[in-house]
Amino acid sequence: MKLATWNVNSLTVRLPQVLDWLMTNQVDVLVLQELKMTDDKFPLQAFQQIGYEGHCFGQKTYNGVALLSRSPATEVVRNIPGFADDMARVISADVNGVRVIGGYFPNGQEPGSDKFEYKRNWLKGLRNWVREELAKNPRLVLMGDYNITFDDADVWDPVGLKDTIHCTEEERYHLRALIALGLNDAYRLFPQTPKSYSWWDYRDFGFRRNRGLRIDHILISDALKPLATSCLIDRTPRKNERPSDHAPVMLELLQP
DNA sequence: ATGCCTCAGCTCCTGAGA
Repeated sequence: MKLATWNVNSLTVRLPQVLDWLMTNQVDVLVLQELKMTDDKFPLQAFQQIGYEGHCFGQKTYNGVALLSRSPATEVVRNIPGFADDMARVISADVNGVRVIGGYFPNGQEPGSDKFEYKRNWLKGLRNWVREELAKNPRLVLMGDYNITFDDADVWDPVGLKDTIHCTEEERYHLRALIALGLNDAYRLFPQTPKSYSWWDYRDFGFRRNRGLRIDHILISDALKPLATSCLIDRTPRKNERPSDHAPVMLELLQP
């Protein structure tokens, strides 16, 4: 079973690349972030034509998430139950006996800002809900654009970016608190090339210079950990002519 | 401190992203 996450930065612009990537990689589940479109614009038919069903939780201009799968997705839930949120950031479903949660975590803009306060509250709300979900569904995957680095290994310039957004101790605390619920950073379960990132700034040739951050993550529950066989970041789509600033992250699991 | 780049939209500038 292959699962993946990708922040596409506008599904309108990136649809041809997403279809191409799905046909090449044949993943069973793909969660998307930053659709930047309302539900009525979601290109469901295009996904159906290549063998996927899709569930969308969209919003005008900003945010927006979706879950695509080859097998039926059931028990589809939008947003975080118990956490009131105006923004479309989370979609979850059961697929092949796995509870899959796709999330677009708040950016936070800058420590001390209103948006950082929102990020803090959102992370707490997410954690409280994921704790309950894990109790009900031991086989759980939480993946998406976390907008948080785990540590310096996830940052191209840890000195220059110390304590800046995505790299603050407080954000990293929230990430570790998710791990403490019984989740594992799938990427680090396997040997990886040093300086591997999932996002590169569009500006200043960020990708060409490999000036990036690893902020897109796949967390898997303790029950799934022994079933994981690989986890990788696919940089190929970042080389496209009009790429998203994020690359997809992919996990392979033995079918539970 | 800002621009650098990209995208959406009440579009020829602005806000937001990260």
